[in-house]
Amino acid sequence: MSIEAARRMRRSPAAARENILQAAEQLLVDHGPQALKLVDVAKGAGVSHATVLHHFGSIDGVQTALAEAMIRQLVARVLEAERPDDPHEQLEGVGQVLFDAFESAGGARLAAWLELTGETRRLTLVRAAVEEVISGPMAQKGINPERATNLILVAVSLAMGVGLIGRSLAELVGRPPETTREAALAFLKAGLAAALNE
Amino acid sequence: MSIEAARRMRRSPAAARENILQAAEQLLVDHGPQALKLVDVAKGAGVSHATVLHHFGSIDGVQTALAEAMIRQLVARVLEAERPDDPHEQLEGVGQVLFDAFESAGGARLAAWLELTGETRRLTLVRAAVEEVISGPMAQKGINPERATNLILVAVSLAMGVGLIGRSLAELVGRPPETTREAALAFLKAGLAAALNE
DNA sequence: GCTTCTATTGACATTTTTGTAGATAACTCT
DNA sequence: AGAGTTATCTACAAAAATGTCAATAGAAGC
Repeated sequence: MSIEAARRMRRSPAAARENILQAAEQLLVDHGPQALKLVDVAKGAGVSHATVLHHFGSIDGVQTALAEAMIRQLVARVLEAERPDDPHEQLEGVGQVLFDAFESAGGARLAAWLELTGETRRLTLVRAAVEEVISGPMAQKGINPERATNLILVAVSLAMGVGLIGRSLAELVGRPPETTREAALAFLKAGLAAALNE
Repeated sequence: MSIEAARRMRRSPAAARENILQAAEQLLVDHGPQALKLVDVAKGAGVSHATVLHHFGSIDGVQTALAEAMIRQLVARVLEAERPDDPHEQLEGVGQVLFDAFESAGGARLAAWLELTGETRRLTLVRAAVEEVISGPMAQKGINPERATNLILVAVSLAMGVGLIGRSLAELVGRPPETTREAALAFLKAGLAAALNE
């Protein structure tokens, strides 16, 4: 019998955690928070569930770490893309970036999960990001902080909603899934332009 | 010892189901889908968990019934309020109603839950509602179906986002919780007006 | 009052999920 | 090569969650 037991792999602690978190994220995005079971995460990561516990202590530890990692990703993705200086391009860009962030990689699902679980405390990262945008790009254009904040609140909420239910909503009414996103993007762009030209 | 065992209460099947579903909804709204445990639902309803099973067959049965009931509520609430004939009032109203529906009674949480669980199939009710609005109030104002659909998609998505994370988002950046809702309402109103006057 | 029906329950049984412990093996350093 | 460190595993144990069943007790009809 040449059934050769796959040689056991030993990763660095960081790599092991990373691998496990990726599996967990996959599960969260694909099947929702309910699917975040110890054994399933382990199976997805290709390790035993004891290994998961070794690295995260408990299933809660996994969830906490996952939330933190995803938030970090999300914020980083948004901030990174806050580059262009041409106002028009930027206007276009801010929507794109926001929508991308919340749609791809399950950003909206992350947020929904956090909200549903009531774990909205450790979002200091998000707060910092918002303040960075307000005092950075938007201040440059002479928008007062209050109005800037409002615009951001609306834009983020919209991105959230679109990212979470946009696709299925469109399909529900018999349109291609990207319809919502495109419509929202146009709507947001128009609204922002109007608000800025006042 | 005058500890008198509380007299066992016997409800009609309908009342019993209703009572249990209310407890379940409370749990869902307060602590998220993860908290929808058989025993907790039973405790909230003041009955034994065997009773819950008797009425719903399984925990899945509870979840399914709850989802259906909440969707029914949500759709009814939105459609009911689609009354006023004055365009302006209606414009104001559609936003109000939508936002209310998604914010109060955990409408947004319901939607998020459904989406996260991938149970977006049994939303035929929603589809019907959308079509009713498109062919009713919006057609009266001479908006073509395609554009009407787009507007609805955006409005619903926004309401969803605001209902789900609006409050905590505002608090996160140090504003009163209603800030997001108000800003979004204004934004939506302006956007709709612009779209209609084109 | 008596019977019938069934909502309700406590006690038990099963399955699922999480956590523990000791042994093993992969990698690093000397 | 040899030793030490620890990531990983298997096997077991505990806890949590779901589900079953037979007995009880409200309510309605006779």
